[in-house]
Amino acid sequence: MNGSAKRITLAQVAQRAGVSVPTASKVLSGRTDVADRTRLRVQKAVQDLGYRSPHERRPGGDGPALVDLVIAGLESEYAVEVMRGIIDGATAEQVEIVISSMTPDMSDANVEEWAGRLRQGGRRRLVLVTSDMSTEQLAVFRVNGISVVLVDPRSKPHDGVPTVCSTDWAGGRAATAHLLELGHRRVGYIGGAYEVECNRARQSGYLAALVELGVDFDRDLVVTGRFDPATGADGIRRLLALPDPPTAVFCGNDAIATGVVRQADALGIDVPADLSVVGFDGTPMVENTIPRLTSVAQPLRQIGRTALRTVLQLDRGEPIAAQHVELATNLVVRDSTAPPRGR
Amino acid sequence: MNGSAKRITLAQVAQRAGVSVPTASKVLSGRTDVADRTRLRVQKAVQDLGYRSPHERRPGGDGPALVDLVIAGLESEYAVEVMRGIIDGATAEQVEIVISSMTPDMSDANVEEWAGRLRQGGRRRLVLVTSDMSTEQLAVFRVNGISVVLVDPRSKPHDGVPTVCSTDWAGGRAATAHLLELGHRRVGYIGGAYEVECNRARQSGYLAALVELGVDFDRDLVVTGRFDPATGADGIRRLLALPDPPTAVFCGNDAIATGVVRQADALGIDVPADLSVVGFDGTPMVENTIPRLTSVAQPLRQIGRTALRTVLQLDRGEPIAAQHVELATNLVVRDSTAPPRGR
DNA sequence: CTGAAAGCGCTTACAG
DNA sequence: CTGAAAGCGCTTACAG
Repeated sequence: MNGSAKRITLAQVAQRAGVSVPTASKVLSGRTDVADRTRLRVQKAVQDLGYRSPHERRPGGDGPALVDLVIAGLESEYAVEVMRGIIDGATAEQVEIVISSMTPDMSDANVEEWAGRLRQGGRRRLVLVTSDMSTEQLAVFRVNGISVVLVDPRSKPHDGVPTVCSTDWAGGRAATAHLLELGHRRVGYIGGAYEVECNRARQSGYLAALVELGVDFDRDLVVTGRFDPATGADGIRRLLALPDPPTAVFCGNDAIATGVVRQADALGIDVPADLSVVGFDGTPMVENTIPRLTSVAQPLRQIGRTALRTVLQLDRGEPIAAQHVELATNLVVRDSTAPPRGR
Repeated sequence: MNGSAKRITLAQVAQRAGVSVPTASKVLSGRTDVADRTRLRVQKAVQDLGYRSPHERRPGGDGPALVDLVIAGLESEYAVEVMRGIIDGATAEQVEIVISSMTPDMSDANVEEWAGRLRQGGRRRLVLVTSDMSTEQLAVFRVNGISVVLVDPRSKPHDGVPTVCSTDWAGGRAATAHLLELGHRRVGYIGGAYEVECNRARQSGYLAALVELGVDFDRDLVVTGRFDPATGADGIRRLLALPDPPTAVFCGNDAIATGVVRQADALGIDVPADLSVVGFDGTPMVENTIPRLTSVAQPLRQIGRTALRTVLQLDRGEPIAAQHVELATNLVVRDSTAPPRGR
């Protein structure tokens, strides 16, 4: 922030873009009667020169900046933990957070209008949590000079948009290895939809651990559904009905694991004596189950803080460490895992 | 939002104050070469006409308004649920939420500076959740023309600042009456600090139910501490060590109740067969305990939505329904309550 | 779709 | 300390 660097005027932008001041003004105010080529030239000039409209210049020599945060599914503890990390980071970085719940109708037109509105309001920093945006939609923000960082464990990374997530594969492997090392040989997996990126990684980590420790993979021991307790309850019922049922299950998230624990209780099956259960996420609920749940903790707050720091770096034109950051997970052993009976 | 009400210009302010435009400009930009009498006249005209400088006006012909939200203790599920309600409301009302975590050092000087910053940024609507602000600090916002609504179950209402909360007394009475109607005669209360307003109300509801149903109050059956699981665990150990221990407890919140349930499990006491437990709040954790917790649900989301609506009404100068709104609680019976053994 | 011209709201520089 | 005059940065209305 070299505060007193001579203020850039619209006239300078117009000159650089090779257009008149009124035309530049039209682009800035988001009017539509401008040729696409012209609009792009002006937008580039705005970026190059770092122009900010009078409204974007905050009085009192730059007040606290705003960072927009859009969270889909603020219902989940996952999203709330990431949000807490972002808010912690905002306090540390002296910025403020504008939070919106994801509106369900994120059509291309809406995204376009929204991006325009953000730019108009001088809001050029955006963190999207589990947004399921298309690459085209993300490009709209770039065109509007808005820096975007994704926290989206559900989707593959997009080119040119930094993402922050956790080491899902390594976490899945660690969870499964823990069960195998306890002596389990029949270990099930109950997860979310296979197509969801983080589920795929966790499931692949499960497989890798089996292979590494020389345990045969049995496709019957894998159930996928959604990341909710019902999937856990249904899944464990199915697995326990097998001729050779598992003595342990690794669950794709904590919600599934709580469903498993509750269903086991209903069936009179003791956890961990008869069945070991490992969850994933390390959300606060793991402390509320009986027994408390062994789980792979994601560094959710750190993910939030990192996403915030990254979007600020992008916005200031600073180099960022990596396009795709994976923060380390951590297996926390609690009371829901034990050696199999008879060992 | 009578949005298009003609924008007030500095010329109008100058005219009303009986000075020239340049002089009015000087006052607004805080320059000192203006007579005190003149300055006061201009400031009065600014207030009377509701003038806002270009910086204070938000671009885009009033774009979505911002509402500031400050939450102390975003750790708690309580705060998160209220926040969800506020965000739902913001979506419905087409406003956006700027969220800050309560900084611990809310000294008078900081509040003063903060209020000034909000006004400068054109942010004139504030919802404070469990803020513990003093009446003097709240007055600072009023002086700065900022509308404030409190969601603060911990403190007594302040004069002239609308508050939204729930019917804590009625909820405490309903919880206790439920236990008495099941046939319990030794019913304990484990709560937070007595001085905390909502605890006081819940505890008073407990007492009222005992009196109404003709059950003697025994001061030994009441334990107060903090709203956390440790208080529940310690409390139930103390109560069960009494010569004539309770067969049921009403807990001041769900966190205390989970501590009770876990401690009972550790002591080999069956809930609900040996001990009935009722919580308060109805946060999602009540579904994760085994057994699931009977609890008095607070309408937390509705509290959030109502607080948001109220601050918008205040800001628009519309009449509000009541200074102090209490929204109804609702006893939800789950699996942690049953008639006492032997009935 | 573009830009010369007019205009708006505010600030600055300066004469009194 | 005040305000007429000049000026700045931007937007609006409109001719081409």
